[in-house]
Amino acid sequence: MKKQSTEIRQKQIKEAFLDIIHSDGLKSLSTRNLSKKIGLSEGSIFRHFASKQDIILAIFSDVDRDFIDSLRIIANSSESPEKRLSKLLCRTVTYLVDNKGVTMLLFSEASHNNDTELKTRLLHIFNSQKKLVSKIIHDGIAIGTWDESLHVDNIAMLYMGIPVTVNIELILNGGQFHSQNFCQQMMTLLERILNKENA
Amino acid sequence: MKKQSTEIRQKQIKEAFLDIIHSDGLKSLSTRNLSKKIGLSEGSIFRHFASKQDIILAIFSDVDRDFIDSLRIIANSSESPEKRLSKLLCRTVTYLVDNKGVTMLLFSEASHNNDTELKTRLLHIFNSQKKLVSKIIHDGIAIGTWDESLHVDNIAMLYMGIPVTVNIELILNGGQFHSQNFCQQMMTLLERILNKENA
DNA sequence: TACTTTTGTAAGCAAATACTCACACCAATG
DNA sequence: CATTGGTGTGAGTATTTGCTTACAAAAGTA
Repeated sequence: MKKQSTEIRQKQIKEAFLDIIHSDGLKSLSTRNLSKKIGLSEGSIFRHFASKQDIILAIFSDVDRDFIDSLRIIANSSESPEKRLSKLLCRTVTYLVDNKGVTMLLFSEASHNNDTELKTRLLHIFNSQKKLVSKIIHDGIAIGTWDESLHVDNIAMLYMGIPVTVNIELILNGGQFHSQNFCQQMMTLLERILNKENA
Repeated sequence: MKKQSTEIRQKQIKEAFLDIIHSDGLKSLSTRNLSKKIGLSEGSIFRHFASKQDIILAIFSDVDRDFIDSLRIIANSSESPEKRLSKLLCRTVTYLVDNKGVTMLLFSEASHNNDTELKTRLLHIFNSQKKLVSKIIHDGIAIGTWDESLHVDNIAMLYMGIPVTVNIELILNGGQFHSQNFCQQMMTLLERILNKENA
């Protein structure tokens, strides 16, 4: 096998890692299989990552950078709160479908190994989303479109159930998810909660 | 070790199984540890269960019988739809807290092993709940308390996010969940969606 | 009592796992 | 050119895993 820089190899390893999760499930996720998939020796993998857990942590960082950052941009844009919340939800659903259950499977890995570091990282990703939702709702209340008597935390919690449920459906239905207009429909329900006139 | 009937041993094994999940996490869930916990030899465990997976399946059956059946009784009672939906939700949250993340951890096990049988059983438990929720909502629409223009499936989906999110909080926060009035508060939000006057 | 059945055990198996190591190669640098 | 340092490899390690098996002993039954 031709030599490559650590940077390139790390990228390949992370990609193969997610590929295996998607196609064969977590149980096939051994360093043996990983090396086979890439066509690299097992020893080489440990040249570019100190441990298997390090690979997972690197993927978490990617999720943080790619996904959470894109949500942050939406949440902080100058559009109306309704628009922002809707976009946030749709972006989340799209991401989950495009990255077929990866977050949930990593979640599964985290609870399987009862790993504190992994759990902390997951909690961070989870809470980051919740905070962005809360922010948008607060904005909507501040400008008077949404009901000020609402408990924002509760709605954020209810909101978080949506992506999580999408994840579960994805896993249990083997990656299938029929989501035409799904996020719009959920948004309609959320607005029934948020809108002022609905006492 | 004194001899005991298979019935008693199976019960002990299932209990120890859940104990280990709760106290040490899934990674410690080996037949070796299981036998140590009970004080029985490892060979004995395989005398009472054909395989490790059989233990998990037996626990699923227990959940089905104890938990889902109790939900079914609530859903089919003669109380008002509001009351039934509220009780259903509260019962679910209570069960999840009392059985600290067990369903989710079994879920983790199912997706970890990519096991079709386990996934099917989980899907069944998941869908059973969804159906009961749908039934109650349909009843509420039929008697005129709730808005007939609602897409029942969507609300059932939104509802399912609540217990699932509770599970996640339980796992990520190490079994802590501050749920005073939690289910009532969620119920308040759901009613804002369901009630007729909220166009 | 004599038998059969059920339950218990210790030892051990084959397979898989994450990870290491001694060594080979290659490219860049002095 | 010689040196150095990063990259690749195959064989090997120790450990863990789910599960089996040969046999002992207790419990049930005649």
